[in-house]
Amino acid sequence: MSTIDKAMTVLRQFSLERLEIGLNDLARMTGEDKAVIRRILVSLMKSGFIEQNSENQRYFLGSGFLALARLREATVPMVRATQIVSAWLCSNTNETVHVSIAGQTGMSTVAYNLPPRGNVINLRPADKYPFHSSASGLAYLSFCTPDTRERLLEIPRERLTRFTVTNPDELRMLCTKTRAIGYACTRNTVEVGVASVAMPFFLGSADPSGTIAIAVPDLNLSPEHESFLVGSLRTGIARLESALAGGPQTEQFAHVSDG
Amino acid sequence: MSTIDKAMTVLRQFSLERLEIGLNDLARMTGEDKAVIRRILVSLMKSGFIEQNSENQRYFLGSGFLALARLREATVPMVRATQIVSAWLCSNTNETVHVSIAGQTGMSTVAYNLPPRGNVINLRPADKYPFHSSASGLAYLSFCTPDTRERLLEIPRERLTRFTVTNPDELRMLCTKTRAIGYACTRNTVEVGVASVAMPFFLGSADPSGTIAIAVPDLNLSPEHESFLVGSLRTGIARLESALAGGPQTEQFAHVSDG
DNA sequence: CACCACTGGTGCGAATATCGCACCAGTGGT
DNA sequence: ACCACTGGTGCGATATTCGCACCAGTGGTG
Repeated sequence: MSTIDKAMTVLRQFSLERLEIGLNDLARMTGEDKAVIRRILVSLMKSGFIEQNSENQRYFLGSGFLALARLREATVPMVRATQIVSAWLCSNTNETVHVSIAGQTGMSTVAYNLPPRGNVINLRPADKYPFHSSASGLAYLSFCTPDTRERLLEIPRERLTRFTVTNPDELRMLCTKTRAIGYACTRNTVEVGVASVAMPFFLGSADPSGTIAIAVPDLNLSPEHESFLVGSLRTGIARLESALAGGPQTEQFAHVSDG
Repeated sequence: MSTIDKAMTVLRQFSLERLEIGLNDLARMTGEDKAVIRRILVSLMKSGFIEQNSENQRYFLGSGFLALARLREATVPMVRATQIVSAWLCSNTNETVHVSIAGQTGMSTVAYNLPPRGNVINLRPADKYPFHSSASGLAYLSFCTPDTRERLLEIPRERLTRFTVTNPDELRMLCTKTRAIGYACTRNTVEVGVASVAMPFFLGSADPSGTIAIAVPDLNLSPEHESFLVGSLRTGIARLESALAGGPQTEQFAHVSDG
């Protein structure tokens, strides 16, 4: 494992639950020596990717990511494009829409919209949604290459509700079924009472670029509503792909339809 | 120089002008060996911070920054806070407002607003504004610690217009003058016809967290308008500091008023 | 056609930066 | 005073990084 990999592993420790982390904790969480982590942190601080709370000495993510995120957005305007599609899908379906892309440990939000009514599914935009339990994650897991899928199945899986599937073989079968029907559908697997449908979008790579999910209160997801949502999703995916690449991309990838 | 520093130097090569860079170019730009850069790029690709264009093999910034930028924003909601203040300042002054933070090589945009009229000063939000020529940069350079200032004066300085000051001694004098009047004012130093006033804001550190600048067409900047803008800036700074830290921060730093 | 000047990418011995222990200083609780 | 923590550091041993030399492919030029 290279030192850069270690540095990236350090960055990956930060989450909504742990926005600032102490040196010893960071060493424990990564399994590295304190001195190693310390040297990495010093380097990352020099570049503005890590900052240190002067009161409690703990470390947190720095402002360096803001400028690079802007530059990334100037390279591939994914946030902008997905926001437009997300807003359209939300107003069209009157449900919560969530566009996310795959990270190392789960799906992370790019854009989202909540419909203007009372009983909505909320989401935390800086959170990570796991591959095995969320509809976004399952859509990604189902339509990525077999190599990627096996790699992602190595990640430890938490059982979030009594409906969450964690067994790897069961998950592989679930992926096969998902590919067969062309979209992912989960009920109560992240949180009881929440159902979601999701589909992947592609952009010049064998693995999906990301996914669009629509989340609804479980009781509202009748078969008719489900097929309506899936139809809207298909249109949204097509719009997004043509906005990002100048045309639909999904068809060209053979592995999405194999067993 | 550690390998992480080298990796960060690689990331720093990307800019609005160079969104994609080839391996050899990257090696030349950083002064490192091709093989070194290649190994760094492979590591960064594994973590999603760099992606490779499959058509021309060139490298560009990856989507990994989006999630970390969101997490950073969850830690310190600077974009959100500055956007609010920026919008307020813009509607109050009816001029272009630009909030930026210091990076390694210049000031980078956090938030900005253009007033709703024809003759406005535009700006490129993913661009970097140099320390010596922009009002934002000069404000930062003037109100940071002497150590930081000397470090920033090491950066090569481009002469953007015939009014741009590049001589280090002249710049030090300009900083002294700027501290004396309490705000930075530049005319035609980035682009002929553009004048700006800027002030720093602080947030728990000896160096400023960032700056707020107001840019106006040079001809419009009468002494009266300038003092009006500076007054608005002061209010904006106070609002921003109390939003971010729960109270004004500027006063506690002694070095901002020394010679 | 060979030749040239590029490009991205790689294997391997030599060099050196990284590792990881042991240690320090400070803090809060018992 | 002791303990169990915290963040931080110096230094010899070691494993990783370096950087050359090289490969394959491409596009332009006589």
